[in-house]
Amino acid sequence: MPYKSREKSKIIPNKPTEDQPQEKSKKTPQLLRGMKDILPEDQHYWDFISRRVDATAKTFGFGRIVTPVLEETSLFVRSVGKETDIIEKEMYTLDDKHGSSISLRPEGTAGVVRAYIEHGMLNRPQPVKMFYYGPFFRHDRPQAGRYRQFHQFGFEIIGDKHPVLDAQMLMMTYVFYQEIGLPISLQVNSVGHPECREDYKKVLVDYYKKRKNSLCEDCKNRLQKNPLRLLDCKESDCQVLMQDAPQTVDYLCEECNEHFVSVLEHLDGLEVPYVLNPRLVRGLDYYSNTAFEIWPEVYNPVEEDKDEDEENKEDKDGENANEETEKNIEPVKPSSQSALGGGGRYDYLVEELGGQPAPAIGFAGGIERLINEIKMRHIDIGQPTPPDIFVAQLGDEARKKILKLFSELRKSGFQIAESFSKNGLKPQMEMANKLGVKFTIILGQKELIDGTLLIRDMESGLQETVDYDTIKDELKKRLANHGVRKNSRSTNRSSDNLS
RNA sequence: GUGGCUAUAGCACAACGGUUAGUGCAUCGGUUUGUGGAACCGAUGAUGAGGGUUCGAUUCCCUCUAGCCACCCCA
Repeated sequence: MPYKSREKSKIIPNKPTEDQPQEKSKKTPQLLRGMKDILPEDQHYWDFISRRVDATAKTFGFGRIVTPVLEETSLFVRSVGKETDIIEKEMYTLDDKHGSSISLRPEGTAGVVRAYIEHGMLNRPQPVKMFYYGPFFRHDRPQAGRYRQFHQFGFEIIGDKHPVLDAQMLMMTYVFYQEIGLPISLQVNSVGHPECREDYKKVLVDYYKKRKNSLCEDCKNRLQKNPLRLLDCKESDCQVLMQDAPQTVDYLCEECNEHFVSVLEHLDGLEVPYVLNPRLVRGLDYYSNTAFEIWPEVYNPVEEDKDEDEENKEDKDGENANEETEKNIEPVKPSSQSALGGGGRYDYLVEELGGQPAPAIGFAGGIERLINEIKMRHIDIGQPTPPDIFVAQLGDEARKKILKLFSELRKSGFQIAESFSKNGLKPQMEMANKLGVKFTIILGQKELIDGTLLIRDMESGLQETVDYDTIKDELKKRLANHGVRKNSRSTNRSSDNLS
């Protein structure tokens, strides 16, 4: 990163041409469009999500599966659907060295289903419950909450079509967001099995054809290409038409209808709140019957906590008050990308991909979007804990010895920070302070000779000489005390704030 | 893929058609060769790339690239 080319050089054109051989470019390499680095300081969000996914999956008895990022192109064409935008224009597709077409996965279900078939999972107790998280790729134009490499997690239940499984999947999804503390709404619909859907499509197209003139340009296209999408157009004229448009649920066959009713009954029994959304359709071809999405509740930062203690302000609470008001005023843009995730049944996909028929249901959620929401709403995900202690040294001899101490303490399970390459004590203390460690151990000439160490309590600034050999016990004792003190302190503090 | 806005140091911002492109934070060093959360002093570091107009462009124009926003689509 520190490297910077002074030379100004021509940008290599995007399309590699023959007359542009592998001339060395002096241009500093750059992130590919739509890609994003996840830096150390953001890592705790990602850790948090993966912990939550793991925990939720575990309590529902799901096993993790990791499938490759690269698959045969045909896997996605056959599952996601030839006609979809994802396949038509958004896949990263390339020829491997033998000329077969391979693609970066644009979504997760296809790979899981492929694995289900390939490993004969139909011989396991059914249904098989699996979850995943990882990177996915779509060559779309980047935008808020939309990247070309993005991350999703997902849950899949393959091998049974009982409506209780739909309900379980919905509950699991709901619970996942609930336990994070994110207010969401669960939007539910049924699109029926393929025949119902075809019937419905016909009726829908008929309906719109008669009113074609008042449709927007996009919708005229959709009428041809993807009629179900007519239902979520944002144009006001189209929205008016939508009001009276036929609804999927009215065109379900008896079986699909029963299934859907049963799912909803189970949901009611579970007391999982949901919103029946007859206009909800999903973009991928393989969905059938139950379809659902997770929408974040509209975020309204202004409403948060408006205290009316204007008068107090002048007197005592200079800093605290400022901090708080700052937080509330901080401008937060609501995300325009509405869905945090979505899912549904895919009863015909396993068969479509050449396996024995096996009905299934799944969900996939976007991690970047979820993290956005978490940040926007200041949801508590726990703070990354600083290291316990810092070891500081003065002089070359001390440096040698401190390295050994570091290694011993590390083995004993302490979390230690250091800054071995620094010389003065001051920069080391600064570092210790910035990191927020509780204690700093100092080893200089004097201590080297005496066989002692200095322990400095970073909060109080008090320091004490201790015998080198007793350091581990000393630290253990002090860290234990510190924990207790800190806890009692922090409860005091919070009550102070409340009053 | 379509449209709109934008591009100055690691970050946040400033400036001007004209000498050396400023400030804050951060980083590094010093005031103190053994002490952090304070102060002071100093240093490193930038006009996204290419072309054009001009005596002179970071500023004006074009192209490219990237970012943001909306559409499309979706997570």
